[in-house]
Amino acid sequence: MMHAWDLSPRDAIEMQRRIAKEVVVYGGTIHPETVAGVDVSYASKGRLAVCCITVFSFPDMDFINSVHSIMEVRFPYIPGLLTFREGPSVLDAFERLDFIPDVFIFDGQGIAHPRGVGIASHMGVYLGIRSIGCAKSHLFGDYKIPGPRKGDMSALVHKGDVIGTVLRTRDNTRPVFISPGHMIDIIDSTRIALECATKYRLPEPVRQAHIMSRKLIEQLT
DNA sequence: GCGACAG
DNA sequence: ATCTTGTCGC
Repeated sequence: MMHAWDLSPRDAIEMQRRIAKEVVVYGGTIHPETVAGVDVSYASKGRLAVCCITVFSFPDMDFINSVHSIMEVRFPYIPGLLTFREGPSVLDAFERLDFIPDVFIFDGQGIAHPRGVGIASHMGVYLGIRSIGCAKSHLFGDYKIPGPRKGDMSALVHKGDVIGTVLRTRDNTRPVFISPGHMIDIIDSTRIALECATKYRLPEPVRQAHIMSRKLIEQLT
């Protein structure tokens, strides 16, 4: 499901409507042996994008390896169109993996998006990989504040449909917004994200991807 | 028109 | 996201 990335915002939205039809949110318990975390950081006043993908064993959560890419940014940040800004760098890093992890956790939304295609869903379809969206803040959907303890959660809803969960991954810490990316359901997305959040707010693969991309930037000069 | 708005 | 020091709290 390859397509051009240098599109106008209008065409990008049109492309999302097309990708949305390919997203699969299916049931079935997933038992991954490897979980990847994807994150993109910026440098040079936002002109360079550094994407890092980390791979961990599951459920042990032992670090296996990581890959990264550094490239110029050529699309602005527009709420709802994040994929067109970060997608290219994610693809570049993805090509450097020596094996494909069983599931990828992205730093952003999955189907909890205005058109049902946040970066996790979009890249899931584009690359044909299983994915989960784990955003640090809200973008789309209604919800009630979940309890204060790790594991507490509430449904993310849109017009009567549950599109994800607002999950507390750590005691007394802001919750994260989980939604299926591709080829996974809400239950498994939530369970896996929670199991990956061993000690901190973010699932370890994503947390490490963020730390590593930031580290690459500072050592970039 | 007003408010919201992933990273 | 990024620009930035110290500081309150578990």
